[in-house]
Amino acid sequence: MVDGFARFKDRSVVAMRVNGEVTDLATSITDDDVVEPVTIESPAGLSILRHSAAHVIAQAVQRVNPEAKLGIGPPITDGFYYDFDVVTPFTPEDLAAITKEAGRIVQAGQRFIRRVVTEEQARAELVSEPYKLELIGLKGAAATGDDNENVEVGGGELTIYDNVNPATGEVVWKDLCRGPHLPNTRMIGHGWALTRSAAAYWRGSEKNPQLQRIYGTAWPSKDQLREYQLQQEEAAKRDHRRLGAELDLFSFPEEIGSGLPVFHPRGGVIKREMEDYVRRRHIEEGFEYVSTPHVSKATLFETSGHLPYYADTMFPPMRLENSEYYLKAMNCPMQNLIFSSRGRSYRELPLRFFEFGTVYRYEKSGVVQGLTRVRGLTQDDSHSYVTEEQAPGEVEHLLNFVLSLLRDFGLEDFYLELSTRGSSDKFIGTDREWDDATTVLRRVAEASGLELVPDPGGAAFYGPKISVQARDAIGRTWQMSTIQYDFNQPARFGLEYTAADGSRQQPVMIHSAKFGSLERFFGVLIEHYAGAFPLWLSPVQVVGIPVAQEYEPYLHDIIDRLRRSGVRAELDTSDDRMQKKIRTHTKQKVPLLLIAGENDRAAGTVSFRYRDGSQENGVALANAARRIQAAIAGRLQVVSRGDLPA
RNA sequence: GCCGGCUUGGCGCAAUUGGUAGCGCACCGCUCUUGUAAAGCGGGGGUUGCGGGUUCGAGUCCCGCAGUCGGCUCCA
Repeated sequence: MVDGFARFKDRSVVAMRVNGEVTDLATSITDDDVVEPVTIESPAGLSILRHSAAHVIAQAVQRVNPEAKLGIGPPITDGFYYDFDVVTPFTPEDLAAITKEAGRIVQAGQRFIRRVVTEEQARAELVSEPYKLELIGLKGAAATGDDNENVEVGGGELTIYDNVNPATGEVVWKDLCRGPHLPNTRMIGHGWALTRSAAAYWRGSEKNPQLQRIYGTAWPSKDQLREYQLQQEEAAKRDHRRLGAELDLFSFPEEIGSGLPVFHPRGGVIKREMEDYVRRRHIEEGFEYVSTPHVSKATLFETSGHLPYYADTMFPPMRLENSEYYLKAMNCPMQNLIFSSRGRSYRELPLRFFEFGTVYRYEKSGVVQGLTRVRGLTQDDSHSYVTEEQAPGEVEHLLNFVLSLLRDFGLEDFYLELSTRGSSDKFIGTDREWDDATTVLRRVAEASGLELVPDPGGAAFYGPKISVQARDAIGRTWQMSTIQYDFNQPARFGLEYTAADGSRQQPVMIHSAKFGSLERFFGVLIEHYAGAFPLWLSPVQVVGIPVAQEYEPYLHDIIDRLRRSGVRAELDTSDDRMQKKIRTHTKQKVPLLLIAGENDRAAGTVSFRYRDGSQENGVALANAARRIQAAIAGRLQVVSRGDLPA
């Protein structure tokens, strides 16, 4: 009998897979076992590292505050957390003290020792840990806990991990835990840090008490930690809320209300370019542009079925003239009324309506965030009315359209999510309808060749959906477009068309939002481009900078010519010096600076300065204008010399 | 909605144990300004988010509200 320490001499091996199961290196193995190493750099190894770091933090917390009761402490993406029941929430000073204490524990090189216990033993040892006792109780009951809880009590048996002082053999701390763990705490090294603290509901339910959660990050090396921290800083620099203020794009006036943005002229330019382009593409794809009001009588949303489910996320109703009116939280009921405004023939199908519909949703005060979670938003919302036979083709058409549109805005990397019916009773319709609709969506999603992630229970109440998730320039994913298959609303609204045989048939309705919300997509684009938009979206595309005042008239001519051809071009006639003007407009991320002095005037040329500081001197005027216009029309990103085709 | 942090001129920040608000950028004015990221001088601008309280005295302490940030819950 040997163990993993004997089998693997490589110190980057922190655990092993025995017959497929990840275990501690201390586990005994036989020649019959299939044993593979788990290195600290592997996904499983990183999880073990992070989970072990969580244990160290918990131990440190209880050293600093022996009254703290333990919740759970699982690994998460890039790090870990641990929940504690403490009388007063953690302060920054507390976190500093905990960090210091945890550093000592890491340095001490405590060993993690696994020990199988009976339920009685576990209850006796953890008598002062009420949350752990609750988890032990749950283990007896049906396994309903989520994955994070399984970190504590998953698997076939109850185990406790002892942290042992390697010098004395004394058990200094212990925790109910499934494991596995690093061989010792020293392997956590210098690649960890606490990142923040926040409250979290016990077992994720707002009916339960709130615990105080400490988040941390942990990496195999100090360099990887630093790299992670730099990446976080980069993300912070791209934050659309910050860039929105710096670039004068939008604001959230307190006087209007939380989550209700106003777009300034520069943000307005971008929003209008987005809308114009998206409207044009929809029309090219066979959609008809429609428009619907912002409020309606309550009965409309009773008909659609929304009200019973979503009344608490709609703004409260206004009562007037014996009717209740709601601000709309969705557009589909109104578009249905356009469909049913007259008799429809099968010859008209697929019938596709599209609008920029502004909807209002009463998001809870704690969730409103920048442009990504607002209370008033504009959906690029479309509804296709089709026969059942046409539905697969229409879904495919919509998916291809959505993807091509996102690509036009510079997003290239996608995966799909298929949200299906869950077990709750909020989902209306028969099993067969759900199965049929889900099958249609799944087939199209699979045929796309994109990665497909299941999302059980994530569907809207009226039908399943495909959502498109896009990765941005720094690898974060955002939910963008949705395509929803709806067999319920056509029935509720009594929609029908006359078929070829003269019979009345019910159409299938397919909801689709390409950007989800224009506001959110705007926010995503800001972060994706870090505020340096492609030429066609840039609020100011060209700024003319004279080397000295004398050259203003010369530059004015070309700027004026560009302007007349539709280019957003300005001439900087302020009394700043040239260098200052370059700085000002570079910080505003203007893609093209046109500079001219005596040399250029004498030669009838201008000089380009690009966003990255590179230059291109002596460009003939006619050439400059032609190239700029072509780059705008081609929706090119222009950052450096060479990005603007000759 | 819940927990915690934060809120000082347009923006970013400062103000010793509570002693009566400053700085940089931006803005305005004047002078200057010929080649690729900040010319010089001067000026205006804040009842310190709002309401209440403690105090001789509150930007600093207490309470409530709003906004915002980080999470949790939620997200048609």
